Order: sequence, then C-alpha cells, then structure tokens
Amino acid sequence: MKRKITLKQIARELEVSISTVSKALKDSAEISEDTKQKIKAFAKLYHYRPNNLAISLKNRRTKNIGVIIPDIVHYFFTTVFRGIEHYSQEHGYNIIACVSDESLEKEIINMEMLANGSVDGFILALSAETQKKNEFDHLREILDQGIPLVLFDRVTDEIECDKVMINDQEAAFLGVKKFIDNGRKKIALITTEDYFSVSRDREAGYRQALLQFGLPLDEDLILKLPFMALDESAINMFFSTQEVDAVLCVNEIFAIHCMNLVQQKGIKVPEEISFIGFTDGILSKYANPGLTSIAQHGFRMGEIAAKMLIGKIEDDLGEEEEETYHTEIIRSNIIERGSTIN
Amino acid sequence: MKRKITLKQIARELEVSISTVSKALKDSAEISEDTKQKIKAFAKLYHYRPNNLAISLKNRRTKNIGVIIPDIVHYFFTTVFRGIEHYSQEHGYNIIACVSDESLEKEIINMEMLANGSVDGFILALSAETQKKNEFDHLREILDQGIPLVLFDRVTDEIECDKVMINDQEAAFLGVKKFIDNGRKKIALITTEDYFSVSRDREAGYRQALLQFGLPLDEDLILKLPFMALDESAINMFFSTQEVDAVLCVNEIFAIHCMNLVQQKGIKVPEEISFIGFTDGILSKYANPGLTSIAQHGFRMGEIAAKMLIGKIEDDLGEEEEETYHTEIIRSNIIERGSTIN
DNA sequence: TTGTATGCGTTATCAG
DNA sequence: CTGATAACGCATACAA
Repeated sequence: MKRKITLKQIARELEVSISTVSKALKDSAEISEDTKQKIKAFAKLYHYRPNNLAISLKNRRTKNIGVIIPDIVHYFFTTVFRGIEHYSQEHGYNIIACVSDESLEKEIINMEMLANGSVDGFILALSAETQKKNEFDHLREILDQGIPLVLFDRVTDEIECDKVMINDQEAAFLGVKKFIDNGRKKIALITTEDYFSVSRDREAGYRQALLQFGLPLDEDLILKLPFMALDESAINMFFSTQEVDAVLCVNEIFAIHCMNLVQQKGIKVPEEISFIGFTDGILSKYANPGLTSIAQHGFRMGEIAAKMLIGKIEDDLGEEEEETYHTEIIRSNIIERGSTIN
Repeated sequence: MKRKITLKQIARELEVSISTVSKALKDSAEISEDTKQKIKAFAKLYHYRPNNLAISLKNRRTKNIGVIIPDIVHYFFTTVFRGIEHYSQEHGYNIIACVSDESLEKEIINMEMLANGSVDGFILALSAETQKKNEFDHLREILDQGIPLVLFDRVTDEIECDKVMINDQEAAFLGVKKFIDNGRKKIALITTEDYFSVSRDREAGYRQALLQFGLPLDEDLILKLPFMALDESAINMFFSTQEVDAVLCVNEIFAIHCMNLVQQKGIKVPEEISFIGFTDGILSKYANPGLTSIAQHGFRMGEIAAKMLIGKIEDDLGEEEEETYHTEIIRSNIIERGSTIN
C-alpha cells in the first residue's frame, strides 16, 4: 500500500525545489527542457496526480456540484439527474448527490453540509415539505453567500434564481385538448394536494382547457390524492361515483395505478376511458395498453440546469456584473400510446 | 454577497490568535470561559462554519464516498444507491455519484478523477464493458493506493476486496423450482450474453434446478439477448418456435417485455405461460398481471455496502492490521404476483 | 490561558 | 532557469 506521491516527495527525490517540480509538470517555459524531462519521467513513473483537495482549497473552486433531489427512485428525477451528470462530466465537474426524501429538514441539512466549501453550486428540486411549508430561508442563505443555485421542476416564485421547467399549464391544456379532440366530454383530473407548484399549474391548464372549449367544470371530477401513499379506496370510490370518459393524471404512477384499477372493474381502456399521464417514464412505456404521456424531457432539463449552473459558476470568476436570472422553459410534448385513441 | 467567514477573520476582529478561536469553538478546556463565550457568540452571529476542504486536507479524510454505477435509470441500481445514500448520510458521509454508462473508459475516468483526494473509498458495480473485457487494472490500482473498495452485484473473482451480492445461482434455482412445483415442464431462460457475472450465476442455477429435478435440458430453451437494445424480433421468433410454459428472465425489463409480446399473441399469462423476473422493481409491481419477481433487496445491499466501506475507511485509521475481505450475501426471496400460479 | 509555529498539497509571486 | 515564501483555512504540538 503506497500512499499517493506528492510534489514534495518528488522534489526531495530529485533534489530540486517543490516549485520547480510544480512548474515542470505544468510544462512551464521557465524550466529547462532537461529538468522538465527528468521530472516528468519521474512523476509518470510514480503516477503522480495532483491532490484535488489542495487545488480546490487554493482555487476556492471545487469543481463539484451539489444536486439535491426529493427522491431518486422516481423516473423523472433520475432522468434529470442523468442529464446533469452527463453535462457536468463533460465539463469536468463532479456531482455530489443528496436525496432530501421530500423532507425540508434533510434538504436543509444537505445544503448546509455542502455549502461549506464542498461544492461550487447547487441544482435542486424542492421537497414536498419545503413546498408545503413555504420555507426558503436555506435557499436565500446560500444565495446570499454568493453560491449559485438552479431550481428545476419544483420551483417557487419566492426565490430569485435560475430555473428550468416545462410549461406545466400549457402541457396540461394540451392533454385535455387531445381528449376533447377525441370527443371526450367528462374529463377528470387526478392530482396531488395543492402545495406542489407543478400540480397547481397543471390544474390551471386543465381548467383553462375546459373553459376555453366550453365544457362544464365539475369540481367533483377533480380528485386530489395524498402524495406519498397511494389511496386505492379513494380511487375506487371515485370511479364508482363519477362518470368519466377521460382522465388526466399529474404523474405516471397515479395514471398507471388508476388504469389498472379501472381495468380490473372491466372497463375498457381506451374505449370507455382514456388516460394521459405526466412523466413519460418506463411505466408508461411498458403499461398495457401503453400510457399516452406528456414527456418532460428530463435529460434535457438536467443538461440545461447543469449548463446554467456551470455558466454562473464560471462567470462569477469574471467581473462582478449585475446578477441576472433566467427561467428556461423546456418544450414538452405528448407521446401517444394505446391509452388514448388516435 | 458576503463571503464565508474564516477563523482568521474572527481572530482579527476579536484581536486574538487563530488558534485561540479554533480552540474556543471546539470548547477546549484550555480557553477561559470568558473568551470562549465571546468567540462563540461572534462566530454564531456571523454563521461561522469550518471549511470542509481545509479540514479534509488536514485530516486526509474527505468524508466523501465515490459511487460508480453503470446506469442510474435502472431501478435496481437506483435502489442500491438509495441504500448507500441513506447509510452514508447517517454516518456523516457524502456521496459523489458517477455513472459509467456501461463503459470501461468512463469507469476508469471517473475513478481516476475521484481517486486523487476527492473520496475516501469507492462503491462500484462493474460496467458491462468492464466485465466483457475483463480489465480490472484500475481497480487494482486504487486498491494498491490503499483506497478501500466495495463491489456490489456485478462483481469479479479477480479482485480481492469486499463484496455484496445476492446468491444469484440459488435465487435462479428457487425460481425454477417454483415453476416445477407448479407443474411446469418446459421452462425457458431468457438472459443476457455471458459476460455478466450475475447472468452466468443465474444460468448455473437454472441448469442446476433442471438437473436436480430431472427435467431435460434443452439448450434451445435458453435465449440470450443483447444487453443494451431490446431485440423484439428475436423474442417473437423464440416464442413462435419454442414451446414453453414458463420463463425465467434475468431482469425485469426482459420479463415485462416478453410478457407483453406473448400476451399480444393471445397467449394467457399465467395460465399458458408463467413468468418470473429478477429485480423486484416498479415495473413488476405495476405490470398486468403483476410479475412474480426475485427481490434483490437493493436498499439493504446499498446499506451494507456503505457499512462495509465506512468500516474499512475508519479502520484504516487504526492499526495497520492484516487486510481481510468479506463477501456479504444478501438473502433474496420471491415476491409472488399474478404472473405465476400460486 | 493564550499564542507561535508547523503542516496538509498546491500554486503564484518574486528574488536570485 | 531555479528556489524561497506566502497563501488557501484549519488543527495541534509546543512555547510562553
């Protein structure tokens, strides 16, 4: 077990100074070809690699990005993560990944842990609890410290920073429009409780579409399910009492679950009831019938988030210009499958 | 935008030395209550937090763990990741997450990137290419440098280090046994090409079960699919030419995909053909019918991997005892769903 | 009880 | 062309 070799050791072995070694390895013009060759050869032999920590300390830049997501098991977040990782990788940044588990406290702990020099910036989707409690002091604090932050998907208007998301309202609107175009009249919305920004926006799109196309708005056709635990009896109850011919769900799990329950009742999908879900994930693809889905293009979202963040990080090095924040809207589109009629 | 405050600044403001501040903040007995109070109050006011980098540099410990997985979109890896994250979090370690994308080169790049001081140890599942090419020099190298490594799921005998996995052979054996107990006679195996350790073991279990229960071994009943791109025509061809009444698949995707294709042909599952898959993931749960699955308990696997690694890391601080490596076998079990008959 | 000096591994500045 | 020195932020052995 050989410890990693350092400049100092090389210097001692070769009987030169540390700075000579340092410069030689950077191929500085100050050093003679001779010594450069000698030093480089030696360094290569011993697999010299500069210590990242020391460099980070010196540069005050870690080349690490903190990514905090509510849950890594959800396909959408995973996909965004992939996008972030991909872009960052290519630009020499590593990802420190944390899971907030939908908890405000864990979100805070993770941020504080990383904010003390471990990362150059954050990419984050708000946890459920954070959105519910509307508490953003931890975000303000890191912003105050001059650490860049990019919010994606689950965002808030209360914080000024870069953001990436889809146009949830429009996406929901288009989903409902598709139902209407297919002649559906009794269109239900199955969503979470209100505190999610995305759910609010999607509900707004749903309402807007009904309004615009002259369909009556029946509040009983909106089912709000608890977010964490799937409530089967509520779903069964809903479909027993309400007469619906189309259902827009704010996520894939809700959609697949409802579709399964409805089919178990012997109702035909898509003939009797059509389904559209958000998040074009693996479940949508392999469902039976396939679930028509609103693709959120998570990978792109991740790439863009990373790009925005790295841009900010590297800009901060330059002149201290006025901070300006952007909100990128990713275009979403509908992936048609068997759960709706073409 | 206020930069983070440092010991030095506190010392200057309070007109004491840096070490006094350092000690006071650690509540050292050397410092008088008075000055301690004063310094602590000041530090609190300015939200002093020690810089992680500096501490890491000093201690030669980062409290970071490098996790390299082939693909984060796969449910199993994600679940293991969750387990690692969970355990590490609780023990004060952060996760630097990298995706090798099934590529040896990316695996190497990622490891080298992190091995230079960014992490205290690695947890890794071998990429497809790494297994295919049987190249492990990069692993030997980091082991040589005294950096602990834990391999999970996709492991190799060629490297001596800690490992966590399930007993794939036994699990496959039990899957086939279940089919046989249900009276199935023509049991197929759908697997990947040979270079995956897990696939080899699962195939061994399959063969062992047939042998042991006196069923003929028909090589034509073993279908090897390319790993990356799903080959539908090969699957269709297989089910047209072979007469089977049960199928064991080495992963969830294969199983779901085959089940769908078979059902599209009008074949009834589980009446005519039963299915069992590996990886009890989200697809298995929401499939129609539900897919009977061999649970690999990824979360536990992750926790154990993290535990082993952190154990090694923190032991290394103690006496330089003989290195001893362990292989933990996680118990797997079958989750029964609609794709097999009870 | 407080402070000085040294080191963790680098890099940059400046002197020789 | 080469080397000494300081600095990044912190901790600690040793003086005072």
